[in-house]
Amino acid sequence: MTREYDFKSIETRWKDHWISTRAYSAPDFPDPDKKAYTLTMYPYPSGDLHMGHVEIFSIHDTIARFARMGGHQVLNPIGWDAFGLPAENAAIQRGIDPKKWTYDNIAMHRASMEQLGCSFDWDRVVITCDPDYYKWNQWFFLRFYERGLAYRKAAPANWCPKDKTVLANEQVVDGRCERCGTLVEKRNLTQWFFKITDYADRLLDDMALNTGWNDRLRMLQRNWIGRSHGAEVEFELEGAKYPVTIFTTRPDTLWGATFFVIAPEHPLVDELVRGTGREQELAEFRREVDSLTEIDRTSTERAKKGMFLGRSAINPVNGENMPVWIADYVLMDYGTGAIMAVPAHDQRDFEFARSHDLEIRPVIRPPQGTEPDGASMTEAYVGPGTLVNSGPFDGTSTESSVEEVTRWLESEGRGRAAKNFRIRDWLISRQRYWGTPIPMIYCEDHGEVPVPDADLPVVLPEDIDFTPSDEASPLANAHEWVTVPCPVCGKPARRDTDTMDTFVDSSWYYHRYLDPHNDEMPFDPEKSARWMPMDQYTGGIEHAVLHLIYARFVQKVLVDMGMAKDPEPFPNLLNHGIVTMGGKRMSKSRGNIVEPLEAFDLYGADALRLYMLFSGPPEAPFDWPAEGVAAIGNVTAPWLQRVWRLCEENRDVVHVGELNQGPAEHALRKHIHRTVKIVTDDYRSFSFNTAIARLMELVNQAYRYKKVGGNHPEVMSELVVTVLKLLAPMAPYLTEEQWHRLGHESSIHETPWPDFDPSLAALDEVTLVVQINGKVRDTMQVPPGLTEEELVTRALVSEKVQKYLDGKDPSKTIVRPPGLVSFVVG
RNA sequence: GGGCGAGUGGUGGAAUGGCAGACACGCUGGCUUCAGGUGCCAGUGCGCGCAAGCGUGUGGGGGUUCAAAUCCCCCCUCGCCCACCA
Repeated sequence: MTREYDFKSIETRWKDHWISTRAYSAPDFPDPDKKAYTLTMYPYPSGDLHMGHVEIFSIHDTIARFARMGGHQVLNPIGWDAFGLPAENAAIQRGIDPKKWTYDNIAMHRASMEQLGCSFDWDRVVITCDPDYYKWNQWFFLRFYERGLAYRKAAPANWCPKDKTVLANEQVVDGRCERCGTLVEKRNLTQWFFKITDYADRLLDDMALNTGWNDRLRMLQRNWIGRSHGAEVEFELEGAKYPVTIFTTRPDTLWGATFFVIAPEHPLVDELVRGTGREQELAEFRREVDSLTEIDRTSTERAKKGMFLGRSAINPVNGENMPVWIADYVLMDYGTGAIMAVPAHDQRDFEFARSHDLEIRPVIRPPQGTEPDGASMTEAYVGPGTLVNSGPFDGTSTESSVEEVTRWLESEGRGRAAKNFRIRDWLISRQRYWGTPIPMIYCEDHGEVPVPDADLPVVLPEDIDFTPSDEASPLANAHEWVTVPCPVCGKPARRDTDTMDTFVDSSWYYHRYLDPHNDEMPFDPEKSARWMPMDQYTGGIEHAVLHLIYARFVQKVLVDMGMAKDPEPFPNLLNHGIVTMGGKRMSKSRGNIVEPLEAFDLYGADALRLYMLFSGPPEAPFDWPAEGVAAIGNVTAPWLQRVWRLCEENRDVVHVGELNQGPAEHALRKHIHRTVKIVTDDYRSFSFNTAIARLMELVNQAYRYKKVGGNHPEVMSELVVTVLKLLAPMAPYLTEEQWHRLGHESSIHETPWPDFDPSLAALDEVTLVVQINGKVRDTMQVPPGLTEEELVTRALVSEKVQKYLDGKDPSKTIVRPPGLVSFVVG
C-alpha cells in the first residue's frame, strides 16, 4: 500500500525526535583522527531567518551531515551574534526592550533552524549578549591592554552622523557607513584601538597556511592589509627641530626629488609656518580642505590644491634645497604624512608640479629612446630604465636600483629599508548602548585604570535612556552605573561609557563553542586544542575584510598568549554567494522577499534545502526566479515525491535467494555503483547541484527498469538503500523516514556512507570518437582498455570514416585512450 | 586609474584541451482525467530538410593546436575589490 508523502508530519516528527534525543551533541574530547569541526558564521538575530540564511544553512548542514556519515565525530555548533545596532534601533523606534527583542528573534531563528533540519549541537549555544559570554570579551580586553595591544588615543575617527557612533575603517565603504549608507564624517575623538598593525606581516604571510581558501578571498585580504616595500628617508627641514621621515617605494628616484609635501593636518605644519607671515593663508587653506567630504578629498578627478610654506627641505642625497608645500593629495593617515615629490616619475607629483610651476627633473632613462626632458614631458615616466643625474648611481638599472640605493642610504645613515601597510589599527570603541561595556575606569588621580578581573563582568545597565546623541554615549545616562570607586584609591571615578565593536565578540566565539559553560576562563585551551583548527568554515564573502581579518588577528594573539596552537583558525573556508531576487537584496520595502516559512508550509524543508542546493554551485550568487517559493513546487518537490514513490513501491522487496542477474540488472547495478563513486566526489568538492543531477539520473533509470518489467529484489533493494544514503545529507527528513520504513531502528544519519565496487563502477564500454581534420565524423561503442593500435583499427572500420578519408592515408594520427582517435589528411 | 572574476539555449546550470548544452525548469505534442491540477511518455540550441542528414553554434575579433566554452593577445559588457597608498 503506497502512502502519500506527508512531509509536514514527517518533518515535525523527526525534528522533535532529533532534538529530544540530542542526536547531534558532540563530545568534549573526540578521537583526534575522526574529529570534524564544521561551523557556519553565526547569524545576527534581526527578525526571522531569511533565504540567505537558508542557503548557507542548507549548504553547511549538508557538509556536516556528509562528514558524520563519512565516519567523523562531528562538532556542529550554532549561536547568535546578539549585540549590535538593530536591537537598539528597534528599542528606540518602537520602545521595545533590546534584550527582549533580541531573545524573541533568537527563538524564532532557532525554531526555523530546527524546522530546516539543521544538525546543530543545541547543548553548546553561544549568545554574545549574555553576560556569561561578554564577560570574556572584557577579560580579553584586559589581557590585550596588559600586552600593549589595547590602547587609547585621540585621532580623527570615522563618525556616522545617523548611527551616532564611530566606525572602524573596515566599516566604511566608499566613504559611507557600511550599515546605513550615510556619508561618514571625520571627528577628533579619544578612542580605544586594538593594535592589529603589529600583526600585519603575520596576517599576510600566514595566509599561505589557508590552503582551503579561494583566491578571491586571499586577494581581498592582501589588498586590505596592503603591504608595500621601500625605504624611509630622513629630510632636514628649515624651521623644524627634528628631521622629518618620509616613506617611499622608489628611493632610487631620490635625485629627482624637487619639492617636499606635507599633509595639511600634519602637526609639524604650525611649527613650520610660525614666523613666515603665512599663518592667515594656512588657516584659509585648511578651512577649504576641511569643507570637502572624504569622497571629494580623495577623488583623483579633482585638481590638486596646495600651498607653499615658505620653507625649504634639504635633499639628503645631494644637499639641494627643495621648497616645502602642503597639499591635499598627501594624506595624514598613510605612510608618515609627508612625501618627497618626484614629478618626473610620479603622476600625482607631476600634475602638482605642472599646476604650481615646480621643477620636473628626470632621473630615469627609458630602455629605448632618449632621456625625457622635464620641460616637454606630458606625463610622468613610471617604467623601468637606467638611472641618470643620480650621482654615484648613474648607469644603474631600475631592476636593482631600489635595493642598491637603500643599502647606500643605510650606510650613510640617512635612511633604511622599510615596509608600509595600508591597514590601520582596529578602532573598537562604539558610542552605542547594546554592546560589551569597555572595562576601564578613569580616575582623576590615577588616570585610566583597568577593572580588576574579580569585578568582571561589567554588566550592561538596563532601563536607561539609550537615545544616542552627538555629545555622549547612551551609557553616560546611567549615572549610578558610571560612577564607581577607583580600583586603586577608592575615590569616585567614572567608567568608560563606550561599548565594544561587535566584531570583538565574533573574533573568538569559535573557541567558546568548544567549552561553552566554562565560568573560570573564556575556554580551556586543552578542550579547544582537541577540536581546532576548524575543519570547515562556511560564510559570506562580505566578511572578507571584517570578521575574517579580526578573527585571524585575535587567533594570533591567542597563540602568543599560549591559549591556542594554530596560527590560522580557519584553513578551509567556503564562501557562498548572496541570495537576491530580481538582482536586488531581498527587503520588505522592495517587496521581493521569499519567505522560508511559506516554503516549509507548502513544500517542506527537504524540498527547500534541495532547491537551494540544486540551483547552482555554492559559491555562485543565487537569484530567486520571479515565481518565488512556487519554483520549489516545480523543481525539487515533485522529484522528492518521485523518490518517495520509488521507495514505497519497493519497500517490500527482500533478499531472496541467489543473485541471478540478467543484463538489465547488471546495467542497473553498474549505474548504482558509478553513482556512488561520482556523487561521493561531488560531495567532497561541494558540487551538490551535480550530485543531485546524478541522483535524478539514477532514479530515472530505476523507473525505466521497472517499466520494462524489471523487479529484481536485491538490485532494487540496493538501489533504494543507496539513493537514500546518498541523498540523506541533503534531504535528511525523507531519507530518515524511509530508512525507518525499511525496518531500521537507528538513524540513517548514523550509518556509514556507501562504498562502491570499482569493477562495477567502471564503464564496460566507452564511446570511441573519431575525428578527421578536427571534426567529429563518427562515434562507436568499444570495450574499455583497448590499445592505441586497436583503437585505430576500430576507427578505420567505420564506413563514415572511410568516406571522409577518401582513400588517402592519414598524414598524422593522434590517439587519446580510452576513446579518441583523430586523423589528419592532406 | 590599478587589480580580480564572469559572459554558454527561453531560464537555472553542466562540461577546465577531446561528442557543447548533463540534470532540471519552461515550452510543444501525446496518454491518464468529466475538467483543472498531479502523474506518465515523447520532442525541444539555431538554419535547411518529411526524414536520414548537412551546416552552424559558448559576448566580438584574431592566434596557438590534429582538436578550444576551456590556453594566449586585443576589444565590448557586467560584477566585485582597491584607489591622490607616496
